[in-house]
Parts: sequence; structure tokens; C-alpha cells
Amino acid sequence: MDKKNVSMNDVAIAAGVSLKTVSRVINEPDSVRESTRDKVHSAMEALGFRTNFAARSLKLGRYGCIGVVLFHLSGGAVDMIDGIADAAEERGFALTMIKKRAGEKMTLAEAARRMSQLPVDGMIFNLRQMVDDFDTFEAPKDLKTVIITPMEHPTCSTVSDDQEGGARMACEYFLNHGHKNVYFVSGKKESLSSQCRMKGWRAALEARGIEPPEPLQGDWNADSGYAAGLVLADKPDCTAVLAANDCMANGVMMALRDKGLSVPNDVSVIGFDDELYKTIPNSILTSVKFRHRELGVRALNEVVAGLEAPSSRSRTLVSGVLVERSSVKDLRA
Amino acid sequence: MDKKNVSMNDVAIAAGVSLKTVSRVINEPDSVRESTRDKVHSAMEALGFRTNFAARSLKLGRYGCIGVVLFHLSGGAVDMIDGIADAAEERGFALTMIKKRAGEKMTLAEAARRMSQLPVDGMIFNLRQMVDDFDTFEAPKDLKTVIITPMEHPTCSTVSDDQEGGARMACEYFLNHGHKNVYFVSGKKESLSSQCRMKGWRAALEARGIEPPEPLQGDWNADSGYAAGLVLADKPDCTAVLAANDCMANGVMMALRDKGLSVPNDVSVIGFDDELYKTIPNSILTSVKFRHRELGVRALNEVVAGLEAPSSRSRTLVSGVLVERSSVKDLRA
DNA sequence: TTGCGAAATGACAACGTTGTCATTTCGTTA
DNA sequence: TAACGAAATGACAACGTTGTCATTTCGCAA
Repeated sequence: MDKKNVSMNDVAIAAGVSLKTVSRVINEPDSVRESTRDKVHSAMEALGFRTNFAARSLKLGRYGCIGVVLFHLSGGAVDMIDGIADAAEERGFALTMIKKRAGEKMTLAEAARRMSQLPVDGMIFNLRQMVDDFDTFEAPKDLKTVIITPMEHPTCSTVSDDQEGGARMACEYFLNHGHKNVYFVSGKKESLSSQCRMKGWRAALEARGIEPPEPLQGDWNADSGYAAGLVLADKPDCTAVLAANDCMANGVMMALRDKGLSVPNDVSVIGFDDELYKTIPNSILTSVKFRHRELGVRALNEVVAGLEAPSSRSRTLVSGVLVERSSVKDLRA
Repeated sequence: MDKKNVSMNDVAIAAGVSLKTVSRVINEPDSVRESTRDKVHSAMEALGFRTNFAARSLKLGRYGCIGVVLFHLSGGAVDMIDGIADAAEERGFALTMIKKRAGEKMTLAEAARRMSQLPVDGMIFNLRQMVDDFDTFEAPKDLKTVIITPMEHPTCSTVSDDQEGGARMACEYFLNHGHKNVYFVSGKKESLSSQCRMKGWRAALEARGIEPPEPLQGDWNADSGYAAGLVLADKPDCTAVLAANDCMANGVMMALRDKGLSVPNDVSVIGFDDELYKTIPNSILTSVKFRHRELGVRALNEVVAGLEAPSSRSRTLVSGVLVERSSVKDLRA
């Protein structure tokens, strides 16, 4: 027959000491005589005392929690959350999470309003698609806000993979291996990742004075890559294909093969995310890999660093890595 | 030059009403005259008032948050979290999350201790591997606790995919199509999913009086499936292979093909998770799919339902679905 | 033994909200 | 206009913790 909630006062009475002494045992044990400390500890144990989060944070004026708003929950998001959560643990923070419901249209302002009523000292928005009030949004002045997004924001700190840079890197890799042009298969139109990857591809070609060919529209899945591959197989000038993810890259490769072409002998291919090896044995696909985990870690660190100065603003880019396999042929000499 | 924290008292003064009236405007607006309500609303707007979570929950004795402990963050976990988060939104709860750090060894007791110091009314443990104190663990008596795990727990409610049932279903599908035996490729040894799938496979065979052949050990990735496939290709009695996930199933299929065997003409294959179609164009793999999202929804609902009676206990199984494609040949007649 | 400074402990207010109960104001009817 | 019940508002305590400052107890030297 335990009491509903055991308070520090109950412990104090049981241990025959004052309320404040119990508080001290918890927060500054060294300032309490050992014998007293033991009495208090036994009392806590016996009554099953647990500090009350609400009262504690009310008094302290902080929560020890970072808010995470998931506007979108995709594959790469797992690793990112993993990074956020690990970094949070390390720094003694817990996470408070809310999520955009499917179908619901959530603005940044709406998300901030809801988050700021929850136990959070700062917040991270994971934003992979455009949102109406992106440019006009202003974060609460007392709540450090970091947005994970490839777009620059006028007032908030942002963290992002360098998707554009990754695409440029892949493109240059083709060009440096003697390819004269690079075709592109995009992901879903509304995806910012896809847009950035396309932008980088275009920029790399134009930097060398090459006119980018019409990009092929995909939807991230293998079948759309396959369809694109069938089209590309008929283009005689197509020696290099950059697909916006590995699944579509695989679709492209399968289509090329079905059309009697060989990768990399006839056509070279690069994908994104480096995950094909999980599904395809002996995968040969060269791929641009982003460090999603690192992205999460950076975002969290940025929030924590900004807790004291919420209005500070920074922009962090996490570079990608080209994982080389054998899907690109060297055409030089 | 705003005040650090705007309290209801500040709003009350600005609006020329009492503190309690402001509280009423927020919690029971109908009991306040419209003209008063407007004054208060303007004052709140002007001062940028936001209700203080700590004070509110201290008074109410509840948080409106459900704790989620991630012992393990895998692929399927995304959908599950998605389900938990959506269901939480729907019922007006936020999520508080902590995660086992890589390498760290966290027991249930340890997780419960940490969670119970955070703002939570109940908790969900996502547990995909065995943990030392599983059988002896007792949840805090005032905090409804639900464990997502295929194992039964003596005192806590549990929710799980029916992995064993799914494996049995796949096996029976083979047998009903005239196969006389089924080989099995497992996932990582320590994975409970893998163990359950293996158990179901074994049970289905034994129920028909068939001696299960030695299972082949994999590690979830395609390469291990490929290795298993090479072995299986040499077994003349091998007409059916159940692989513990789609990636390994694909590895098996590639190995069989490389050995000159055809799927499904020579050997039939079934996988788990139904995700190969994302990566392989025109995928033919029949697969057992679990509804991870539904799993999360059930877990959250179970917690919320048990908030008033934390010591209640239930066991929920979410059945799997066999997604039929053409990787299984009918050997009858 | 006495006196002293340091160490240990305690009393009390405060954090910002909501519940209880008392008081004021309103709209109606006599 | 007075009187009345209902609606609207307010005063004050309480939730469980920590900070401030006062008080008690301790160990040690004179």
C-alpha cells in the first residue's frame, strides 16, 4: 500500500532529517555527513522515491530535453535520429519528439508553437521537403532552434548533408575518368534531396562547359530506375548515369543489362546512399554516401551549444563520401 | 527587451484581470465573458505568453508524454516509431525518447530508472535482443510499461509481430504447394526476430512430421545469403528455401542463378519484410510482411489504455501477411 | 572546560500553474 | 426599484522541488 507519490518531504520525515537535507543528498552529496546520507538513502530506497521531474524543472527553469520535430520519417532518418539520440545521451539530454501526421500540413510556426509548450530547452526540425512559411518563420527568441535542411534560413541555424557537393563530386569523378557527359535520374519531384542532387549534377557539368541533358524523372524505387534505364539504353552518347539513389541505380543497371549492355563496360553508373550492398550480393555499384548519423550528432551539438545564445546562427554542411566500387569505367587512353 | 519568462500573472496584470481568469481563458474558455476573453488573448499575444509545461504538469500530476526506450534502432524500427508517434499525436501525447548507447549494456531496470525521472506517464520499451534482467524485471507500480518483444513477460504487457506465426505461414505455404521439405537461412544469432522465425519454421515442419534440416547461418546481408545459396544449390532435395529476410533471400536467388538453377522452376524461395521490390525491378520474391506501423500503434494504445491501471497485463500479437509474387512453384499434380 | 571557526543542517520562500471556495456582477422578475 | 439566482471573477492554497540565509553541531586549540 504505497503512497501515490513519494515526495522528498516523505523521505525527510522517514529519515528524521529536513527536506533540504534530502535535496542535498541528491544534488550535492559531499556536503552531507556520511551517516546522514546513509539514513536518507535507506529511506529513499524503502519508500521508492523518485525525483519529480515537473517540480525540479519548474524550480530550475530548464528541462534537460531537446525537442525533435519529424516532418518526414524516411530511411535515412533512422541513422540521423540515432545520431541525435546518442549525442543527446552523451550530453545528458533526453529527447522530446513530435511528428507531422500523414496528410496533415504542418508549418514551422505550428510546429514551434506546439513544441514550445512541451518540456524542451531547444529544438531540432527535420525538414526534407519545402514548407509554406520557411522564409518567414521566426523561432521563439528563448528557444534555440536548428533546422535540418539543405536550404539556408534567414534566422535559424541549419545543418545539412552536402548533397549538392556530393552530386558534384560524383559528376567530376565521371568527367575525370574521361566521360564527356552524364545523364541524371531524379527522385520524387518534391524531395529537397533530389532537387539538391540534381543541382549539383547540373553545376558540375556546366562548370566544364557541358550542356546537361534532360534529366529523367524517377520516384526513388527500382522500377522507375528500370524505366529510365530502358530509355537511356537507346541513347548512343550515354556512357555515364548518375541516379539519385541506389535503388534506382540498380534499376538502371538491370535495364541496361536486359538491353544487352554491360556495366561498366558500355555504361558507367553511380548511385547515392551506398546501401545496395545490403541487398545485392557482390554489388559493384559506386555510390555517394552521406553520414546521416554524423548529421544528427552535429544538429544536436549545435542546439546544445546555442542554448545560452538562442539567436546565434550558423550553417553546417556535412560532406559526403564516394564509396568506390567498379561500376565506373576509365575511358582515358 | 522581453522578459525572460512571461507568466500567467504577467498576462493577468497586462489584461487587468486576475490570474485565475487567465487560467480559465486557457482551460475553460466558455466560462469567461467574450469581452474579457479578448482582452486576455490580446495580452497573451502582446507578451508572447506560452504556458509553462513544468508548472502545469506539477499541478496536474501528469505530463501528457509517453516514454520510448530504444534498445535497438533497426530498419523496421522506423515504421514502428512512425506508428507510435502518429498514435500518440492522435491521442494528444508527445513522446519522450532515450536510447541505449552503442556498446553500453542497458538493463530493463536501468532503463526504467532513467525514464521514471523524465516527463512520462507511461513507457514503451523496444527490445529486439535478449537482456539480462528480462525475467526478473518489475516495472514501477505507477507507470504503465509495455515491452515490444516476441517474448512473454511475467508482469508487463507485451506487443509483438507474430514472427513465429509468419514463419509458420510461409512454411505451410510451401508444403501446401507440394514441397516435401524447407531449408532455412537465419539472421544474426542474437536477434530475437531470427530466433522466432526459425522456431516457426521448425514448428511447421514438425507438425507435418518432417525432420527440419540443419539451418544455415546468415547475418541479414545479401552476401551471407549468397554463401548459403551456394551450399543449397548442391543439395538435390532442396526445392524450397525460407530466408529470414529479403536481402538474404535475394542473395540466395543470385547464388542459385549463378549455379545454373532457376527460381522458381528449380527452387522456390520466400523471404521476410517485403522490401526487395524497392531495390530490384520486377521483383518476383514472395515475402512475409509485418505491419511494423501497426505494431507501434498497438503499443501506444496499450500504454494509454493502461494509464489508469498500470499493473494490468496483456499480450498482443500483430499478424503478418504473405505477399505473393512468383518465387514459389506449385509442385502438385 | 571554554571559545572559536568551519561544517552540517534547517526554516522558509519561490518557481507558475490549477483547484477550492468566496465574492462580485449581471440579467430578470416582482 | 428591489430582490434574486446565475454567471463571472477573484483570493489563496497547494503541487514538489531548489536557493537563500539563519541556526545548530562539530572538531580542535587555548
